[in-house]
Amino acid sequence: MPPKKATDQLQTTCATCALTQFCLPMGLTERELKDLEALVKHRRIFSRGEILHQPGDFFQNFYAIRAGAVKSVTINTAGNEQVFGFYLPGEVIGFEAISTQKYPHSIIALTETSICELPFTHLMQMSKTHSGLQHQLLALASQRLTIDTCIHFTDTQQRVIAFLLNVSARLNRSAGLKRIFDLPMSRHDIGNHLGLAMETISRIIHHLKRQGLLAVHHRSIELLKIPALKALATGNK
Amino acid sequence: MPPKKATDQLQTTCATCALTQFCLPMGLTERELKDLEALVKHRRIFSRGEILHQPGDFFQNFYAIRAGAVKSVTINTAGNEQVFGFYLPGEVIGFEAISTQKYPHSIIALTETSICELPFTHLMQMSKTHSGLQHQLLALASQRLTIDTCIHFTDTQQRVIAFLLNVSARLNRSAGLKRIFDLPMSRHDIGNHLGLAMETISRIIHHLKRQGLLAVHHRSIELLKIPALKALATGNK
DNA sequence: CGATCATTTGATGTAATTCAAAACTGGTGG
DNA sequence: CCACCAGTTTTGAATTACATCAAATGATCG
Repeated sequence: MPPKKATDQLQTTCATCALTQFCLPMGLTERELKDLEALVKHRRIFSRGEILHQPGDFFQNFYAIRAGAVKSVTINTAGNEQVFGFYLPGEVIGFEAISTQKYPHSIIALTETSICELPFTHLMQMSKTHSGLQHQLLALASQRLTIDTCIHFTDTQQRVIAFLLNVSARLNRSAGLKRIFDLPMSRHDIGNHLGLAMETISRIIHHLKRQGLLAVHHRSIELLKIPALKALATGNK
Repeated sequence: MPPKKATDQLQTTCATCALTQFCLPMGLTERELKDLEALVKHRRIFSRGEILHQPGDFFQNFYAIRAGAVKSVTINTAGNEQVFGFYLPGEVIGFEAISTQKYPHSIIALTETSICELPFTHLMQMSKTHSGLQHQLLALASQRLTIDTCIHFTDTQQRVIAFLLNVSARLNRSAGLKRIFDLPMSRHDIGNHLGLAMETISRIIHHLKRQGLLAVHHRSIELLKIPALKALATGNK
């Protein structure tokens, strides 16, 4: 199967972008939704490895991911990369930058990625009159605060399983876990994000495969025994 | 020196609570600030070990920490505790709960802790007319998203140093690092939060002490060589 | 189709966990 | 006020699990 291009997947997402999609259930009127869509500045496509912005860049826009995936990273003075997190379709980049007015991380495309640019000041202006939008912005920031629970697990295997389940859930949003999916990031990125060596990720996934809990072929994952995986992730050995 | 009680420290904080304090620089008028102060529902004191709320409790209030400290935890089915984070004076609990309408974690007082309850619906209502408040709520959520960078370090020592510097900075807010301070949490909590064993925390801190980088007596810390500590935390060995 | 990058797999060393016990705290009541 | 007790922290020794190094295999892309 050839790799899907971002443009192929757009049909399955909303007409404009993730933000308007998520504003839909917030009870915006037709008119309000049209206002929001009119606010979208650019729709852009980034290729694998391209940089959306750098740390220190002045914060002007949210980036709503329509298709693809990016990683959020910093590079310290010793040249070591730090993977802070990932953004998947439907997720919005930029909340970390509000308090300082500057983006704190580099955002780098992991695959071909399609995004919408949403000017922050316009959104704030608009949310004065559209109270649903005001709540929605806080709700999206709120989601982001609880999205990354796998980090906090002490046990290594738990962390990896929780990460896989996390990505699976985020790729399916409303509808529970996605059983079959492709990991958009490398083992290296996963390891860096979870504080583990790339090889350890590889070995743990292999171990889960041998136990028959999941099928895996490089970056494609099929969750076979979801209840068992959930049990392991929550610490029931 | 006897341990300070929460009530002793209140004089050094704002007249009402952390939220109004942080709204001050946002350009609220006298009138707006009075409205905000009127909105504060309760001021309460919790003793060490008391629970502010449990996971699943219906989200109604933000809790602004005036003095003291709390930890944010969950307990999984196997009975293992997970420390997600800490809230120090000036920080506001509740943003994680906006999207689901329920608090995701237990909040437990680590020392005697004084808080303000701020009803969420009232804040939202008020921010319709006070745009500074609207921005301030997003800015506080934004801060929270970037507050916990120490988690992401791969190297163990880096994680511990970054944690200490993080707490030091948060205890001093605007004015850089606090050189002398007390850790409000146990070694056990630090270890759990950083994904390390309690003994490892103890040993690493001891090691830093022997190197003359800091002075430590149980929970009291004095940072002696801040530039060196910063360099170690950012990966320059 | 060959070059490059990503992943897997194996062998080895080391660093962190675990288990255990001692030292130190803070709090309580005699 | 001092002695005792529970909880916390420190320290030590042994084990285990993870990182590291290295090489081979497998994808991907020009």
